[in-house]
Amino acid sequence: MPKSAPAVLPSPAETVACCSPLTAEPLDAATADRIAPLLKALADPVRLRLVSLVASHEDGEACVCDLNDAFELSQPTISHHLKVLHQVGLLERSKRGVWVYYRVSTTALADVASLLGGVAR
Amino acid sequence: MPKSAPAVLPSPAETVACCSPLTAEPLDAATADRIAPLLKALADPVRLRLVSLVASHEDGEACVCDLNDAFELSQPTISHHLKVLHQVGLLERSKRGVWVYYRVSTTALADVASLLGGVAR
DNA sequence: CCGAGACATCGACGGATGTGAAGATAGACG
DNA sequence: CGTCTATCTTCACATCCGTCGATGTCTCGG
Repeated sequence: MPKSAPAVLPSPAETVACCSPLTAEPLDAATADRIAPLLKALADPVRLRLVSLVASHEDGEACVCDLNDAFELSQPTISHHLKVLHQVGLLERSKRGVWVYYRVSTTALADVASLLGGVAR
Repeated sequence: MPKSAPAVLPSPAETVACCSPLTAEPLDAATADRIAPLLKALADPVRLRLVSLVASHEDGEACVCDLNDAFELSQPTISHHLKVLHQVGLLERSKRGVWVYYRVSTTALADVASLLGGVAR
C-alpha cells in the first residue's frame, strides 16, 4: 500500500512546539512524557556531534558515509544514532541514489531551545 | 578532612556557556562529552517537571516537601532526581532550618537553550 | 543476472539508570 | 537527652541503552 496517507502520528518534535517555556508554568506529566524523548535523543555525545556535523556541513546536509568517517564507531552504531534522531524529528532523511542524506530540522531544534530558554517563537 | 577547599571542578553547566551553537561548527568529542550530561539530566520526565515546578513556583524556589507531594514517587527517588539536577548545575540548593530549597539556575538553562537555538548570549 | 557498495535491521552483551526499602544524619522541640 | 520530622545515602533490582558482529535490502555497473 502506498505511503500517501502517512497516518499522522505526531513526532516529539511536533509536541514540543506547542508548549510554553518550562519556567512559565508547571509541566503536566503527559506533556513531560512526550518531550523527554526529544531531549533524550540529544543527550548523547555521539548524537550531539552528529547533529552538529550535519548542521554545519556544506549545504546543511551530510550523507551517512561522511558521518561514519567522523567517528571511530561501527557503521551500525552510527546508523542507530541517526535513526534515533530521525524518529524524534530532529533529522530529516532523503535518499538519492545509493546515498542517504540527513539534514537538521531547524524548527525542531529551535522549538526545544525556546522550551528551555523561554525566548523567541 | 575539612571540605574547605572544594577543588573547583567545573560543572557541566559552566562548560556549556563557553560554546558556540550546535549549528555553527562541528562539536569536538571532548566538548560533546561534557555537554551531554547536562542534557541527560533534563531528558527525564520527572526531572523536566521538577525543573518546571521549581521555576514556576512562588519566589522561584521550592522546598523538597512541596515537590514530593507533586509526584507519586518515593521521597528518595525525588531526592535522587534533585541531586542529579543539582550536580550538573541546573538547580541550586539552599538549606534553611530543616528545609531544603531548590531554585533553577536560569543562566544554565539559558545557556543550554542558546547552544541548541543559536540565538541570544 | 550478478557482484559490489551503501545503509538498515537483528540479536546479544555489558554498563548505565530509575526506582524503592531500609537506614543514616541533622536540626527542632520538649 | 530523647523524639519527631525533613532530607539524604546506601543497597539491591529491573529495565533501558550504547555498542558491535552478522545479516538483510536496495541500487548501480558490468
